[in-house]
Amino acid sequence: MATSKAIPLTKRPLTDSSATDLAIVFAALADPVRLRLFDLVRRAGSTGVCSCDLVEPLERSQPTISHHLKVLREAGLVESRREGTWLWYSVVADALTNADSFISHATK
Amino acid sequence: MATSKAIPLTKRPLTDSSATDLAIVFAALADPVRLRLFDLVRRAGSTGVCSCDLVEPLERSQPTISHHLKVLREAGLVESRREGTWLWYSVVADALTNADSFISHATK
DNA sequence: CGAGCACATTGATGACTGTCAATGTATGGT
DNA sequence: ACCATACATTGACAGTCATCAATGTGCTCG
Repeated sequence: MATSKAIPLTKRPLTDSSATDLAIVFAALADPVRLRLFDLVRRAGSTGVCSCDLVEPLERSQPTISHHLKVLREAGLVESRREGTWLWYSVVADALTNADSFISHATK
Repeated sequence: MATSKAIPLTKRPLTDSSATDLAIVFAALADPVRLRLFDLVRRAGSTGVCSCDLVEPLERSQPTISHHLKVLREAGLVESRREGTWLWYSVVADALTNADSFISHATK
């Protein structure tokens, strides 16, 4: 079980360290292709989606899609599971918890 | 009154155009300095905060802070109001609405 | 007008990013 | 063993970014 990285936004201003963690998540979402990628993966639910089915709808080369999936994976937003030759991607459950609390705090 | 740019996330996958709009907001949040900047401005409420008070706590030069505030402004996240020699920054009310609905959709 | 303060702009630099063609790796079927 | 398929990695290139020193602009008050 990983140590909690929950970011307390209530009392104190954002620390540099918390801001750096958050920025990694937002940076992962700061590209149109990755946003659509994440959206497609999310829509696939717990079953996930084969990455071979993500190349065509996004009109990018296979290495480019592979690169973006790696960024999303390293930001902790998606995870992959092997199924023979294929890789199935699905969203990580609590990936956006910190981002959500930061943003909804601003939305009130 | 500006045209609604609300992004429908319920039925269809993200369009390229919606994703591009969203990515601009997330890109503005994809830097630790800007996150802390936005956080400080948000904490100042409707009164806002003088940008002269944002340089020291973030330990960056004045041009750098000015640059980041410009990025936040152009992304529609904050706005500024003159008060003599000073500029007072405050958050734009519905700035994060689309980002919020995208993220909380993922968080469910 | 002239000095001083708040903030913006410019220019430069090193680092990072999105993209693809080419190539590499792993898995499965024949 | 061989080949085809799915995916990753490498290398290259053009573009963008964060940062600061130097300079410019606009405001206020004597």
